[in-house]
Amino acid sequence: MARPRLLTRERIVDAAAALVDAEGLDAVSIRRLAAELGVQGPSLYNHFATKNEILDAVADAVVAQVNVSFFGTHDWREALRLWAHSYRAVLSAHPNVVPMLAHGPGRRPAALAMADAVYGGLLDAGWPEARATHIGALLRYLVHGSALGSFALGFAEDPLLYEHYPHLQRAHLLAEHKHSVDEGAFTLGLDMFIAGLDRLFASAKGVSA
Amino acid sequence: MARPRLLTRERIVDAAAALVDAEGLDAVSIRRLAAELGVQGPSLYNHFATKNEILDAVADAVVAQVNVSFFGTHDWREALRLWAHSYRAVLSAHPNVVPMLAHGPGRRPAALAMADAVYGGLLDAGWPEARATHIGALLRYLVHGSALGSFALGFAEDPLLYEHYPHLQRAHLLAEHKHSVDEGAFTLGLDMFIAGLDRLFASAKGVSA
DNA sequence: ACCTGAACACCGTTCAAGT
DNA sequence: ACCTGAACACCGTTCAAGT
Repeated sequence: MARPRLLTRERIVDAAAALVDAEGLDAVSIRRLAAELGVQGPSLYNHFATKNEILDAVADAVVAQVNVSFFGTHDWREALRLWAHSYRAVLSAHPNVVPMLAHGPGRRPAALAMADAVYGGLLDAGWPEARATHIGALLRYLVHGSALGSFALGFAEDPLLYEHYPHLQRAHLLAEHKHSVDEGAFTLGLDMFIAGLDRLFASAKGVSA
Repeated sequence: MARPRLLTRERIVDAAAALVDAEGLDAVSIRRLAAELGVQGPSLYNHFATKNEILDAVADAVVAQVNVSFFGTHDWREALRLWAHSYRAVLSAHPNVVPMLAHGPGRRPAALAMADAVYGGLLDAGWPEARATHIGALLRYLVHGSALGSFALGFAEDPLLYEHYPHLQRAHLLAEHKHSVDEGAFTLGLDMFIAGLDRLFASAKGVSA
């Protein structure tokens, strides 16, 4: 008589994701996660080999939410812009997950599928392999950098902390403008980047024509 | 009769930095660090209140190596470029430290001094406050994003892993070109950003003149 | 003032035992 | 096949005790 199955990989990943979002990466311990699932710690090892595999699955579930469908249907400039905004929106909704993405796609399927779609879209648009690699890397830097830590929130609220820094007298006010600062910096960078690529693309075509 | 003083904050920070560089953040435990210093774990609490304070001091010692002297002596375009390259070079030499910088300068003096120098330099050059904030944030994204994880090393060496991704067939070769990929993407981005800022600056001057 | 040993409440992971 | 309890070798941190 088989007892009811208590755990699945999906239930574990969902609970871990909720814990990471709510309390951060450090809040995830095997025992804590197991308790959240109404189970004992070692039970999780029937479904994942290590704690790290669980966190990897959480990271991949987040990346799977990024929309990469723009490549193929849109001009490469517009596709890059829409993808970058989608990517950043997803990561900004789950900032605690970003540090886990830092070391690349590794073996995570959603991350590999995203890299494939972006790189393929750039090649199809006519970019050479080396440049397409640079563009993908650069946009990853921009998205990860901006999602990893809010620039605005990186300054403490205590004005006294800044009394010896002549130009930072108003830094403690940054937190109030968090959204416009972080969003503004990202959009400024993305716009300038795509404009720069557009010129690079045009000049390469011009030379080769 | 006072015994010889075994520990100083400096000795602790130096040993912690060496451990972070050699084996990563996870290798730093109080007991391990104490053993490296020939002392028992709890002794460290005579010099730092928490392990996190030790790691904060390590992070600030790294940031202190960044050269911010270009602002004031150079044109803002050149100062930004030289500073960004210095910043990236320092972080690339200590990649394991980068995740600790993600949440901003906080209360770390070297990080605050750097923010002050960059922001002040941009204001002196004539940039409005909001734009100067965006530029500082954007360059932090780029430097942190590129130093945080090598894009090239983010792909595994096993070609079999990529067999189902049509455009990633050669991804396993990326590691061989690590330096040129990561450096190339960073330089591409920095050049395009500064060119874009230059045009933005010129057009703002043109309108106001 | 600074270092130590013992102790607290935790970790990730293994494994024999149960069903 | 999957879950459990006990155990292993660790954690960060506290604190009374030593010098």
